[in-house]
Amino acid sequence: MGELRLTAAVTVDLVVLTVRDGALWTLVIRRGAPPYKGRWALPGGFVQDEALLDAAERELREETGLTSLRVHLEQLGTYGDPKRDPRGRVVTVAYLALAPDLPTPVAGTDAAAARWADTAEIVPDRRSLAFDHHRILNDGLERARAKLEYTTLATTFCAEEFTIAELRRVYETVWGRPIDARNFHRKVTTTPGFVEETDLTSTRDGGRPARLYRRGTAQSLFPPILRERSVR
Amino acid sequence: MGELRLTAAVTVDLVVLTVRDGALWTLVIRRGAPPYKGRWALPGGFVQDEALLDAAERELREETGLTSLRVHLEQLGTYGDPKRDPRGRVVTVAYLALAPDLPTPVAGTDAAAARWADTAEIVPDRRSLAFDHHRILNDGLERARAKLEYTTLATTFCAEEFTIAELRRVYETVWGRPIDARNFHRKVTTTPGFVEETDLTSTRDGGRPARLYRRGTAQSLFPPILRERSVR
DNA sequence: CGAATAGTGTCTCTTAGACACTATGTC
DNA sequence: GACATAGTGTCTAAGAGACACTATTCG
Repeated sequence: MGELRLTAAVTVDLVVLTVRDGALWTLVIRRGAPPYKGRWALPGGFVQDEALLDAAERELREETGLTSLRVHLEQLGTYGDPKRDPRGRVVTVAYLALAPDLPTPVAGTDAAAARWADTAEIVPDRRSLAFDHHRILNDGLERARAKLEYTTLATTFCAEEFTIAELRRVYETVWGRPIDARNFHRKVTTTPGFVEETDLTSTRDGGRPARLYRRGTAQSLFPPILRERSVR
Repeated sequence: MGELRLTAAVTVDLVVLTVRDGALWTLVIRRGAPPYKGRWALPGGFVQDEALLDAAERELREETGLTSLRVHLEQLGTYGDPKRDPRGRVVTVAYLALAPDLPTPVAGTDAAAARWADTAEIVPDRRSLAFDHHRILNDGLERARAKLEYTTLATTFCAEEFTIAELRRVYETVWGRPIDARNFHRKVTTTPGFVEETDLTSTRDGGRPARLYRRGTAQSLFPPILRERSVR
């Protein structure tokens, strides 16, 4: 059996998104060591003797205290330009996490500070994040926007029980455009398995109390909810 | 600047698909060295001091002689289970390549033999390929099937000039189900930028000569062409 | 009562799917 | 002529988008 030359370090990086107060937030940590010391970066770390997804879950837990139960976690892509890390060959496997509004915003376990950054504020500046994390973040955002179209993942941004208006605000926040409340209501409630009516519960958002729903069992959405009527 | 511990080897593996004679073919090579010596595997190799996509293009060129001009190449996913390679920690970045019917089926440069395998034959047997390549192949197939729905990538499987019927056969082969020729013709020709009418050319497939088309400039397809009317 | 949000009903337009029919080549 | 494949036209039903209207709470 041939010799195996270990030529790279492998990390996982996380794009953790949440929706709160009509804004889309990204989890970032302040780097406590070089390179890019003092700069904000996506949370992540070196992969140990474990599967890649396990490494991502471990980092997520360490960084946010989140169990993977209420969070969606999927592989986003792998970034391995030879010069992306000045220390040497570091290949990073990026994961996308969609999380509900968190009770504890962030539980920083490392010495490094962690915070939720308003995504709309850090995206315009390409230098806002260390390494190639700005590119990873953009890919994660595009993935998240696309996934809302044809999956039921928007519900992962919501609390256990939510109103249709809250779910609509998730779409409006991630896509950055208003959605007709009436058509959205019809679409969501008539798509089998998207949401499940909760027994006679309701809350207030100002006017007439809204019925509360839970996420349904459906995974994919057909026909999809489209961001825009596409070029024609 | 901290020490960097290199703990893994990084490879690229390729799922190279082509359509010919109403079948979907996958490029496989016979392994000439352990582990899995003598078994068929996806083409691939170790990443050198280069970008991941460059490594994939290099392997594709070495294995098929294909320049990337007529081939679609995209990252598929990364596989890094600690036990996926008995030699040690090998993380592989898989790429999906869609190629037109090739003049030279395969130009094996390594000592190892290479061939096109009928995908329908190797998929049922989980042991047909080395390592976790069966899983990678399945993920590649699912990606390819999905991409035909909402992109114009089907044209990558065709020659420079093709008839609408040839394009339709690509869909039928990849999806494994018949498509109404009339509706397909209307859909393809009325979607702006999908195909471009070639000046007065035609060929024979038996009956009335068909107009030849070239691929258009559109990348995405809206509304999509759906595999099935989905559960409802 | 008015203000505010929740939820329903209706109309139109696009488009997929089904399928009859016409067009143009070969043998 | 028969036969085969290319390409067009027509009908129907599903569903998105636009938006008027009704329902239910609070102050």
